[in-house]
Amino acid sequence: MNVGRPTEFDRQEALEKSMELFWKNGYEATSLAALIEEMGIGRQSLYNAFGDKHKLFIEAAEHYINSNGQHLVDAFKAPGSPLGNIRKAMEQTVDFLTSGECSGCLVTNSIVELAPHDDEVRELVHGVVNRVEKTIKSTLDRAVEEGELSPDSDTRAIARFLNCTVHGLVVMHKASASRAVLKDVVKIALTALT
Amino acid sequence: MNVGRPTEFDRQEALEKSMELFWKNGYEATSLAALIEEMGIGRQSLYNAFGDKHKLFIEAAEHYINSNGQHLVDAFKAPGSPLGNIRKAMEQTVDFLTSGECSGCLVTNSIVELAPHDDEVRELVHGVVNRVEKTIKSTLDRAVEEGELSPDSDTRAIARFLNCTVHGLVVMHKASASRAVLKDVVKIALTALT
DNA sequence: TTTTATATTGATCATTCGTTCCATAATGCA
DNA sequence: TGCATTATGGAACGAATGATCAATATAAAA
Repeated sequence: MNVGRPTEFDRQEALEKSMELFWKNGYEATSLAALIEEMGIGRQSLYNAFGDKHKLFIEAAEHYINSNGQHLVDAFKAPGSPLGNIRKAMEQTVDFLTSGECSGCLVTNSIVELAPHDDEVRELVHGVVNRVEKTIKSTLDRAVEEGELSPDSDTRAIARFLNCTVHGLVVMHKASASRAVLKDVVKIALTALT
Repeated sequence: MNVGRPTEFDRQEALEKSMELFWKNGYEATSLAALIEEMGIGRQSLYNAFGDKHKLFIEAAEHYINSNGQHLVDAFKAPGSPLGNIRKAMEQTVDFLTSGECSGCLVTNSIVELAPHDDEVRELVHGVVNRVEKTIKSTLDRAVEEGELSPDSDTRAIARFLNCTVHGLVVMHKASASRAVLKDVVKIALTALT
């Protein structure tokens, strides 16, 4: 087995590059020419390794979810004060958005650009949204258990709310909102945790 | 004056149709062919009347802001209880999103798809975001004056927060969030008004 | 060494993109 | 009735799109 000419490029590295491109420019605005340029591989190699543009995008999005997206989940699930984790996670989101040349969130971008008319993407991002909601809810439930939150809190609703706030922050940032604006948003959002 | 062959189509009607198309599909995914089809005018007539695709989009976006966007502003500025207005405006947003075949919000969509690399669009939507923030803030300030809100409330921060929540709601809806989810979000968001 | 299988390279595909040219039609003005 | 001006409809533009073909190169297996 393992017969045939060996692949010359690093598949994971190429996937990463494509992810950055889709992240920055969106799906439609990212051309095949730009992809092979940035990924540093030949046209045919791209098709051999990833199928086609859409399949590559799905894989790039999944990679994004498993890397960048995981950081958010980890922040919520960290040991220590549940409410402290939530505060940190929200502040981390602001840092993530305002530091460096990040262009929002690939998931949020994909929701807006593709989800309404792309079944595969919709299913993918819907799953992410649900998983994040559950993650936040479990943290909130722990907060209730540990007495940081009132026992009659609607933790599911609060989880949905915080999830929504994160997406809102991404949009605000893309609309040229300053770091001060985003911090204001987080400050008020956290007052809902009572 | 008024010399030359008269225009055969209704300019405003055509603009409206283009707005719906951009609203539903986004800028890149809306082709000239689809536009002239939906607008019911000839190719050349489109260029005569609107310049080019990008100019048409800007005009369509401005029209959206002056029609659909105005409804939100009106809801905040209505007479009566300021806090009541805010609650109604948020609930109206949920209704707007979940009723009919609406595809989110053209402003939110444009922020995500175009604002990062389209100066003209960025300026346009940034202005909208700022205006909405000021509108909400003035309503909140009135709430403080009328004793509905604590005098030491950070009304600007709350305004930014509510603005952010609206955009978040749009994204959530596009990610197939149910009406129940959106209502949960609003319910919690309104608890920040204390 | 021959065979088989995979990767790379470059040319090329048909389609679609946004846009423009051109001939014609329809109006107001002189 | 010309004349100037604008609108319309159709053809066509070059460029870019995503995708594929065919030829060559490089490896393991027989």
